[in-house]
Amino acid sequence: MTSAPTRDPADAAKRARAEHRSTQLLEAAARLMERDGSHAVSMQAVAAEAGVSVGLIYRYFGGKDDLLLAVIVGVLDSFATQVPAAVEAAGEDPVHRLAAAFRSFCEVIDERRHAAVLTYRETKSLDEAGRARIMELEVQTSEPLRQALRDGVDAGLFDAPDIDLAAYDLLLLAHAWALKHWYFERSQSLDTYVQRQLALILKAILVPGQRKAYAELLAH
Amino acid sequence: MTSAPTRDPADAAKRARAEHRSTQLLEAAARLMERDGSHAVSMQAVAAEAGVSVGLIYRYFGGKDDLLLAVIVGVLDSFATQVPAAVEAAGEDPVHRLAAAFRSFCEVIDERRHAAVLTYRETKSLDEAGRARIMELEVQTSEPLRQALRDGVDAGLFDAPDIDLAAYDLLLLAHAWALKHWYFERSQSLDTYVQRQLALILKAILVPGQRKAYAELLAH
Amino acid sequence: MTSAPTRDPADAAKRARAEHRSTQLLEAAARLMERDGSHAVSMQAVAAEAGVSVGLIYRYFGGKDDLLLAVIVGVLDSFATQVPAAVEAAGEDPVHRLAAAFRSFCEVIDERRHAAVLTYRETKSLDEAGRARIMELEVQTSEPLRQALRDGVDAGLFDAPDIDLAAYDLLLLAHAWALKHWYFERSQSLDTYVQRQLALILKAILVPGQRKAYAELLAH
Amino acid sequence: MTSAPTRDPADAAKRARAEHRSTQLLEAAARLMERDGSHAVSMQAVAAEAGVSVGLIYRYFGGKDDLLLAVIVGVLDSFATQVPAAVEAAGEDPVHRLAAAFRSFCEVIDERRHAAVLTYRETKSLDEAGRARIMELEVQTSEPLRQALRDGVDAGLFDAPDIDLAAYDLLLLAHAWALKHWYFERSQSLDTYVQRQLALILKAILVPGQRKAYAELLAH
DNA sequence: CATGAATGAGCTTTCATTCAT
DNA sequence: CATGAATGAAAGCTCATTCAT
Repeated sequence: MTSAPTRDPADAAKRARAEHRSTQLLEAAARLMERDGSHAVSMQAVAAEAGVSVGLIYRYFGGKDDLLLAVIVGVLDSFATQVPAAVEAAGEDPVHRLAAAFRSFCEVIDERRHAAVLTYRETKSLDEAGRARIMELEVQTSEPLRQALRDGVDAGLFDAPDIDLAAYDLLLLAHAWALKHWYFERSQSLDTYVQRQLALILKAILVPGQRKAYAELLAH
Repeated sequence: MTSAPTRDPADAAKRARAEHRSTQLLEAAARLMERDGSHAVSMQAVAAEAGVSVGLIYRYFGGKDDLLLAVIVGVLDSFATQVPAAVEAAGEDPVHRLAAAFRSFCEVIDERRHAAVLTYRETKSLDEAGRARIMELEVQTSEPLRQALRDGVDAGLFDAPDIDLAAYDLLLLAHAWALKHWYFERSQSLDTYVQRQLALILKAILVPGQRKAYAELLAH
Repeated sequence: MTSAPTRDPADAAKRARAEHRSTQLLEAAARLMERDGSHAVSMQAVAAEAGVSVGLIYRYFGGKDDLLLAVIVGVLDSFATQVPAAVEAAGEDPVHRLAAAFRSFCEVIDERRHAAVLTYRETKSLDEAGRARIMELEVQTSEPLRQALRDGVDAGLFDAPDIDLAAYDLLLLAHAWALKHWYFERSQSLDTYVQRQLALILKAILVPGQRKAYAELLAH
Repeated sequence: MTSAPTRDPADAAKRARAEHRSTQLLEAAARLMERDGSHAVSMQAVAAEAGVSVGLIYRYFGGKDDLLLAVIVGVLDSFATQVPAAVEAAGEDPVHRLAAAFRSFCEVIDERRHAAVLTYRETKSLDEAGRARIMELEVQTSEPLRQALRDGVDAGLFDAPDIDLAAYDLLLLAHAWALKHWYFERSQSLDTYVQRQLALILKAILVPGQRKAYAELLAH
């Protein structure tokens, strides 16, 4: 904003340091907020966790709200980055791509279960603009699922009258692994969870003639 | 201590007034907490909303935590009361009972959309005992769905390898109408939502031979 | 004040009941205040302890300050009543009367150790008038000691240049059994305490020629 | 963590400022608590008296209890520092050392009469650990008296069968100048008080053969 | 007489934010 | 850039006192 993005090496170094600081603060904040909830985390506590002074946080973030927003955005961003890669690795087949997307989603969420819950718990504390940002990001996040569904329908593999609904259902079921982990962990591992949810949804949307071809995904 | 509690009319009147006060406070608290989140609601604000003094709240509830727990329990209780009635009215057929249970769930949630979100947002603020209570209530809440699924499997109508999973999925999709209302309201009404989600799940669990018999539920 | 002290039996009964109530409240208050300190005791707690309603306390006492004053006065009164009786039973000899007075004081205090400490702890909470009342009562309380000392001096048994000082010292040493009980209880029983303190003071005030006559009181 | 704490001049300056703040707060709190009793003093009042904000008190003290404990400990510490110095200045003779110790005690107490009463009034408000700390300090405080008595006994000057008792009696009589000041101030100055109490106790414990040698201390 | 629901001022404590260094 | 001492508004909660019943 203030200076042109020059090739000044000092400038680059400065930016790198700033980036590093920002990450450091964000990680500290995320760690605490996931564990205790944003309201129970003080700026003093974030500073202590990050090993810096309180004042420094205000050089990088506008305030507590801003920090919370950045934490949530960071979480969603990391989700949005990891899933597409897994989809690409799954080949061309839409069914396998859908399966890969869902599995990847669940795995990413499993890795940061508390972070996933954070988005549900804390979004209310944001202002209207922040909430809008989060919603938009969430929709983006579900895009790989939606795309795979669209491809499957186009290829005559899926009979899904409402693609958006099905995509969001899958997103929700992935979130549910975090949201209702206390319930599901009683009876199943992540792997079983993914397999069974996939089987359920595929039975619902695979055109009958394709069931045999994807039998291994429908098995339970 | 002094007399049989059920016979003394003055005692009964007192209990009735206390009950009324309790409800009044609970409703005021629920109203504010649903709107702003429990952390953003002060006891002063609850008192003002209920038209009483702060001190009075502490005659009826142990403190803010206790009040929040009571609000959430109240919400879940009202869910647990309304759904079974709808199921009974749906007749004997497990498929129709399942459909009625899900529809009723969604309707109840639609009526108190913000209250439904409370569970997701605020449970973290409770102590361990409170959280356990909420979880137990939520599982109870899903019992009508689970029962209908069990009956359907026993009657040879459903092919659902994991009944608990399917029941919880339905519970989640009902909750989703509140959780993701900002998304779904773009494209559909409650009625369409219920119909489409039901169609999706039924396609997944109905044994192939029964599809024709329940065509109207699978239509979209 | 308002009605002449008639012989109306209904009036007498009323007074008796009032007296009883007052004692009941005072005892409840004393019990709690001695244990927890007057600031930590609420009127609600006193009411509960006495088994009556809060409102009733205000029929018998002007408020919390008044109640506290009454409690302390009650304690001092009970001290002031019990000691003189013990002195009378000790015969005519001033030395034995002094010994009896001190011993009695210590015994009375031992019975209500916490009550004795109360006067030191809580007098500050009283208003000026209350404090003056307490001080006056305390001086009255020490009168038996002072009188015995005077008699002893008149009889040529004591060489005590400042009778008031000696009397107050004895009073203080009796109080000390309560005030510093945590210290004295390590090394001695009440009986030893009384004996040793008496021996100490008597050695200080007995005229040398009388030492042999009271050897048993000076022994240790 | 970052550097040797004793070498960094900035660190030293910081510590000095912190020390100053701490003293400032302690003095303000002591002033108010001595006057009104700790319960009647609010943290707001302490802050106002010290000319700082409420929040700052909590940087230096854990809370109100901690502050009260610090105030009392401060008082006892100042007693424990001043008395031994006076004893040293009194020479080698145990009788004179005892007299100096008692006199010094009374003088120190006279200077901070209200502070001395604090221990009796407010110790109840402390937790178990705090009370234990105070008791230990009080016993330490009386050590100079006890030592002089021991020395006197060893030198054949005193006939004191229970040294601990005599030492604590002297401590109590010093405290009494504060506790019962309203009584003693009627008839005597601090100097007379000290002289008379000393004469009394010395008559009680000096072996008869030494009375002439210390006649000036026994005079009245 | 007796009750106890109701009040609300006032308490202790926390913490987002600022700013002199 | 970075610090952290200082602020003070606002929170949850208590309890002496009142008064309609």
